[in-house]
Amino acid sequence: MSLVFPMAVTSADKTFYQLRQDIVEGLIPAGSKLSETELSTKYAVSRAVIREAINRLTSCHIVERKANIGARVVELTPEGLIELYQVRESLEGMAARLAAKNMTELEIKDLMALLDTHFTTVESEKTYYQEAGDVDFHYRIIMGSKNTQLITLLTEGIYHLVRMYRVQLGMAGPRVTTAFAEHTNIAQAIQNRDEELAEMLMRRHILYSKNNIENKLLTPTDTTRKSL
Amino acid sequence: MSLVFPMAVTSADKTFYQLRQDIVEGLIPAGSKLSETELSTKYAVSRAVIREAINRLTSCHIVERKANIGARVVELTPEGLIELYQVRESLEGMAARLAAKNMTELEIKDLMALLDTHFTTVESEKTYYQEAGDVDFHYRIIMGSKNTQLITLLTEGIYHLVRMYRVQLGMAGPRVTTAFAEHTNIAQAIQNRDEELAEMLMRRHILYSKNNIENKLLTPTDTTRKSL
DNA sequence: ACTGATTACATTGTCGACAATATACGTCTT
DNA sequence: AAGACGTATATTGTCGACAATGTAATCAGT
Repeated sequence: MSLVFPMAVTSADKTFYQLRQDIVEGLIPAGSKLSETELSTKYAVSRAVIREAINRLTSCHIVERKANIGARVVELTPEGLIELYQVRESLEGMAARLAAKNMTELEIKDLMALLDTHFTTVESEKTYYQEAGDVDFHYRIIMGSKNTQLITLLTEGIYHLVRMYRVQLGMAGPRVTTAFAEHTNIAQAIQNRDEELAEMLMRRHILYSKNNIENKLLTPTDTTRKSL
Repeated sequence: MSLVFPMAVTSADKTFYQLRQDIVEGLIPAGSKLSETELSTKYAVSRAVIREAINRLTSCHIVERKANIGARVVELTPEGLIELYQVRESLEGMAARLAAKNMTELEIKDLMALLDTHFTTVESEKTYYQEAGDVDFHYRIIMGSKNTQLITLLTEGIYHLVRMYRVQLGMAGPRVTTAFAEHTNIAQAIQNRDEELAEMLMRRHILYSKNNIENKLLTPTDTTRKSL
């Protein structure tokens, strides 16, 4: 297990990561109740460990806990996803602004290199980019902001929720090529140290992405999509 | 104790609120170690309760915990405060934008009424406004956004940290009257449902506030200020 | 006297048991 | 038969004890 989650030192850590993964991947369905005793037998740890893991998931907004009643996995609603994207828009917009100011030349160079590999990947297999590449790009800019508050809020909080939506609603859309162009423009603005433009482009990028997802949620023609 | 924290039902709740207050108010100094056994005797609860409280404080970024070593209250640094204000700028900017869209007419009316009382208060005793009034104003706009993610991030996370800085660095500045004017303009923009302007004014308002605080931190002429 | 290892201590992590609370069921009353 | 009350059960909250880890002191060797 320590091979799977190298950063996890304590048992509660591992359980937290495992539980989060199982919820995000949909193995534990959205809205379902999290019984402490049940989970403690399932993951072969004490209830105290499970409780700590659940508490940490609560502060990520992945589960909701009520005193003396119990914890449930959050329900996935269109409104919830929109709220998430509004927060993303503001935070990642600021991240792009700060990245334009604080990223080192080397980091920017690496970012450009990443876009190059994406360019070739997009041409061959179109699915890859959406999955990992997009996350990679955003991740680097977030880290480039050098703002620890911003970084933890996004990477340890919001992103897992976003991924939960993505996975469970089966988002793998046709926005691949256009998103690539947007990424390129954002990277350019950062390279030019144009904070204002970097923020604006990032906000628009996320806004477009939100609109794209909203359309998909409201026009359920794809039968392969998992149900809400 | 339940009279002090009415929202706290469980013992861990009360301990969490009490501990947070004691840290924010500076009773437990910044950077100090949080011994579980020590705190459990001090607050007359079991170590499990203390652990849960500490974990919750960790996710608020008020304390930092290292596995097998322990938890410490965060250190207050100028850089940390700046990071906080950058996050505030982006999140509260978005909150103002959403408030301009989503606040009810009644809520806006109440907001205006609040500003009226502030106006009279500012003329008489100049200290009050900074303390509670400013928080009140921002709080209403945050709630007015109707975005639960945004609301919890700000009111349960960032705001307590900001207050910790404010209290412990003794911020009670001469920005009272100018801040009042800014508040008025923001409220006006919200009343006019001008999302763009509301966001912009809010961002500037927080930016000014940040600059004001930076100046104070870098020009330590006031001897009454508590030391870092 | 200084460095290294070893041992003793203190602190955190984990566990099973007990207490308190909420839910579900059955009974009694109208 | 429907509703209210009380009990029974299951689940969460809390606790003290034990295990594992980190830290500091002690001692040996050079």
